[in-house]
Amino acid sequence: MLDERKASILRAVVEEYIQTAQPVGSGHVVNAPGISVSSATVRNEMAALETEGFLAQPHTSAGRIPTEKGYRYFVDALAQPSLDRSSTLQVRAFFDRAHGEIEQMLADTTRLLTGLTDYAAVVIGPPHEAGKIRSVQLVGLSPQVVLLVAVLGSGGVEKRTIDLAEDVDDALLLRATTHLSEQGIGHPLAWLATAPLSGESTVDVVLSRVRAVLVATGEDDAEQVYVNGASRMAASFEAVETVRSVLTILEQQLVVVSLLRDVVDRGLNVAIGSETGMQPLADCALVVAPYTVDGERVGTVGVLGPTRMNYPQALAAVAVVGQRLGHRLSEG
Amino acid sequence: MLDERKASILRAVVEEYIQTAQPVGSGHVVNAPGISVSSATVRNEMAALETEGFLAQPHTSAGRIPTEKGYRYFVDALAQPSLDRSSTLQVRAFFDRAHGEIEQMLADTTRLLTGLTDYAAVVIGPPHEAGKIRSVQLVGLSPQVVLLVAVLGSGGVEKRTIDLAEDVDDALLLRATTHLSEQGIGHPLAWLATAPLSGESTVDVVLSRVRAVLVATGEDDAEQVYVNGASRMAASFEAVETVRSVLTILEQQLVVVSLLRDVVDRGLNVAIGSETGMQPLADCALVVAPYTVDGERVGTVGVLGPTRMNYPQALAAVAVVGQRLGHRLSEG
DNA sequence: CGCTGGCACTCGGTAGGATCGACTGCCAAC
DNA sequence: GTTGGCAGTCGATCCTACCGAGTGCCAGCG
Repeated sequence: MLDERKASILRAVVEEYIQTAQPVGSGHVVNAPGISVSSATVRNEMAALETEGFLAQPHTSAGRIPTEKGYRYFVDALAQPSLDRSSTLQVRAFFDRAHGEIEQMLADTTRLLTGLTDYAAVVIGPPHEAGKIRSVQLVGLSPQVVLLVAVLGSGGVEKRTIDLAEDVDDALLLRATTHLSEQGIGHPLAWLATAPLSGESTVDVVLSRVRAVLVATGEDDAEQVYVNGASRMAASFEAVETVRSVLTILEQQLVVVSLLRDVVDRGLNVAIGSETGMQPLADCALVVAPYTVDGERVGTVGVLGPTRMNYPQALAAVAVVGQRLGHRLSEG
Repeated sequence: MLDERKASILRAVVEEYIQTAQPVGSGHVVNAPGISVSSATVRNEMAALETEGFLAQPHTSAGRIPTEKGYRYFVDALAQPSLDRSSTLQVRAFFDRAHGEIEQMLADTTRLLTGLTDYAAVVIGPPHEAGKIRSVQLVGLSPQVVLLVAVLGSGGVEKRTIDLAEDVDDALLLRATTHLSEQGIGHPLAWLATAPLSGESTVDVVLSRVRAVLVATGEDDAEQVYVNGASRMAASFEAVETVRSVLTILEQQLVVVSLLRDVVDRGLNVAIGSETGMQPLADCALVVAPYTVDGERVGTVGVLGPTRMNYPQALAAVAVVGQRLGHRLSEG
């Protein structure tokens, strides 16, 4: 789409703009490696790049800054992910010593990504629902309140508080638990909402309440989101108003989830500015990578930064972290 | 400490400054209710208040703004908590329909506080450890990995992943579970770390691993923190640098916990600027209230805003939310 | 024909200067 | 003790001039 010289000039503009946040003039471009023509020629080419929509001028007689289209071309054709040695080691070290609960690990993963890229990081955890039940149990908390506790294959634990109209005793709970275990083990949690009743009336009173609660809460917390590094994000922008609106997005977990899912579903690994589909993120870019457990996409990692983000670094960091995270989770 | 007229003037300055964020001149103070002297008299009094350290001038020939000492006096002697009708109803409605898991409820409580005050809200949940075990179970995830799941009296669920050196079968896990149940039920989780072994060697291999993991993770996640409304906080400041440093604090859960604990321990319900003990919070004020379950202080709610926050509103909101939350949790 | 050096031009950013207005502190009078 | 009046201070605002980075265009060169 662009001849080699134009591409080199575009690359030079993007790379310098990413570093300095200042409009880039022809004089700077000629100092970039790979450019061996005069500034006048660069000016002509930059004017052409502007009419083609890759660059823009904040005002006449200023340098050029990349447009979304310019960033897009840079990401698609010019940027090759690269991670410096120390970051690579940092990732390796992290996953080598990663242990413990999955929730903790995912939260720590956002910290890792934040540390690697200096942008806000997002990790979406595997949906608990999808896991097969390993164990299910009803525990009485008070005479009329019981807790449904289900251990899923992924190591996650789901719980639901069940309020009952009448007192139940431990013997009854045990029978209900036994029934739920027989029916539910090996199935996803949601399946219990439609599993057959036992036929024993006192037990079925409890079971039908369990069903009702599962139906009511089934969709709610399907996925868990971990966000970190909002302060880094704040450092990337100068307008406090921009920071505020981006924070508003990051605080809404459901929005974050659908945002990432949307980007991944479109087959993108980078969404630039308006490509995110969210007006408050007009000045942001999102780099994402799904991760797989046993060959199945179960979650997403990503970083959110300014459109003028260090794409090679962010792409590499997100890719390698996603990959390692998937491996780590696959081995159980 | 201050005569009535000085106090009225201080109140007028604080109240107007909270609203406008602009230095307040004597001309404005005379328009405040309760002031029936001329601006010249007010000027004299304000000069006195300045030498006494309650007010400060950003520069000669500007109005006065409150110092930390000024805010402190306002909070201690002049502000009486007040919550408008609609907020009161909002709180009532929230706790009337609050239900479900405690985690969800605490998270929603931060949203409530954010909505009431327009500042960032923090809720610290009851420490899980303190709860007595209602049920404890070992669930096999893979041949060498088992999950310890404990249901606590508060309705919380604690889990620990236990990696074993050798394969275990369900029968062994069942025996270990039985032993843990016999020993542990009615005690806090930490107690299991020192509970007697069974004397049966194969079981004790598992139990000693359980002990080890409990010892290792015992202190970690003693309390859960919920933070919300960082975007509101961002709206309160104009310097992006301030926003960034406050965000950095809010992101560090441990710091937030110790901050709140420290304030509560000092017997304060408001910490203004440097009273927080954290340099990045020099422009912030923190309003907190502990909440009690069955007469025991188990957690804290609070809001974090600028030093020029609406103290009467924030004090009232935090107090009533803390109280209602305690009630709600007490009834189980 | 493409590239280059040169040149006139544009325009944001900065510095200096004048003005404005919201204050203050002080003082003499009540 | 309180008040009106007055001179003085100083940030904020506006204007102007100027500088410099950068552009578009053009004539000339290989």
